[in-house]
Amino acid sequence: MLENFRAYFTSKAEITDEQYVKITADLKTKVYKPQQYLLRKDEMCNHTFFVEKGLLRSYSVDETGKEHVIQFAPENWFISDRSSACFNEPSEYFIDAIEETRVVFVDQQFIQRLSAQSESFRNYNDFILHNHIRFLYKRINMLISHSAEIRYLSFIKLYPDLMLRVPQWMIASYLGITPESLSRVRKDLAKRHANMK
Amino acid sequence: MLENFRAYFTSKAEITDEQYVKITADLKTKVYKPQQYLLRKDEMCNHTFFVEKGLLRSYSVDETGKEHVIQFAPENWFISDRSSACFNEPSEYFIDAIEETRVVFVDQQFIQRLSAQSESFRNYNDFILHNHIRFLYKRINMLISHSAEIRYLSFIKLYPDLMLRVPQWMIASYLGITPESLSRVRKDLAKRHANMK
DNA sequence: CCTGTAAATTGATGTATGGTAAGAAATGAA
DNA sequence: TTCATTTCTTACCATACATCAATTTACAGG
Repeated sequence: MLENFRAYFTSKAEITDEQYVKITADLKTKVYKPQQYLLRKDEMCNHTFFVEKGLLRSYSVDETGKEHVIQFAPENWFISDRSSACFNEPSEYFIDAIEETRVVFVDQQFIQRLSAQSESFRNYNDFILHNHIRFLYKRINMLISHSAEIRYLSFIKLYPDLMLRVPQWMIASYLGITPESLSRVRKDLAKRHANMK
Repeated sequence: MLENFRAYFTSKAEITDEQYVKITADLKTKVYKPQQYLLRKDEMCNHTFFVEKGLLRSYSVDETGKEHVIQFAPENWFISDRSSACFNEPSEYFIDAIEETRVVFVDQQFIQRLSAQSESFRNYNDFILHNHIRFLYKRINMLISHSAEIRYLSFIKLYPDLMLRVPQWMIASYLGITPESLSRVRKDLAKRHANMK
């Protein structure tokens, strides 16, 4: 149980087994069914969710009621609304489960305690955050620089497994286009690919 | 000299003056003229730039040679290509000065040393990174959810001062549209505003 | 198996934004 | 000042993507 989580936090943290048990003693875990909410807009939330197994998403809803997928979180990812978790503001986003998902609730205290104990964990945690930031800039670059088709191709390349686990309309939403447009992009690609032969 | 930097790192870090002097002894500083490069694509870079005074930008260049502004960095902001600085990959972006800018070179070692010395700095640093991530998700949400006009309005609201310091075509680029489109958006807004009276 | 519902596709049409080109306005150097 | 260069604007047309509506396909529950 919680193998991913344990590996995640101990592989780089030089934490002994006893320390691990002690530190994680009061961590909460929960399993969510598909479609079940972890967080809704305007709710408060004071932790980050670590996905031990399964798949979550966060999304916003605009004035016209349309959903926009902000993030997917498969195994070993963190997902959270930082406006709420770090800044005590009511959440701007929804988070729900796409698949049945086992989640670990991680709060900032937990990170701080581990950081105090282990220099290598500190550095690892820093590394993770910088990596996250880097990743987000790449996505922003895609959104401001490239067409729907290129964004789609880059998505497949980066997340081949998500293609199989996520309905197409959610991927469209993540890419910032409508499901109809994604369907047409795929049709065009298929046609061109066929002509290649 | 370096007032912003000092305030930034000591206000929340409970660092004494002696400690500050010691820790920052080997930090490098440099002043860049407008249009001068701090980093070019494919170069390596092993630090983050802290803007003490002035204004920087990072941008990518696509296959057709068009620039896309990834980030603006006015006073008290960090700017970097993390792919290069944290992951030893050649840079994907360019960074240059918009105004004459005084920069402090901060490397990961510096952060690690301060983190080791001060718990409150650790937490502050963490806070900064989470805030950065939160900010990037907001921008992504804007890009996938809202029209050019709404993105522009939200930009003015968030960065009223940048409006005055940055040429319009760079703002267009940051918003993911062409300068011509931004010009039209502004015209429409002005016309509608006039009709209101 | 049938049946109802959500997802995906497709076509017709609309709209926002892009591209090009020209001129006006601003900026900067001589 | 004048000239040169960049930025901004405007007009006209092109295109990518959105919207709406109608099927088709996939799929879960009885």
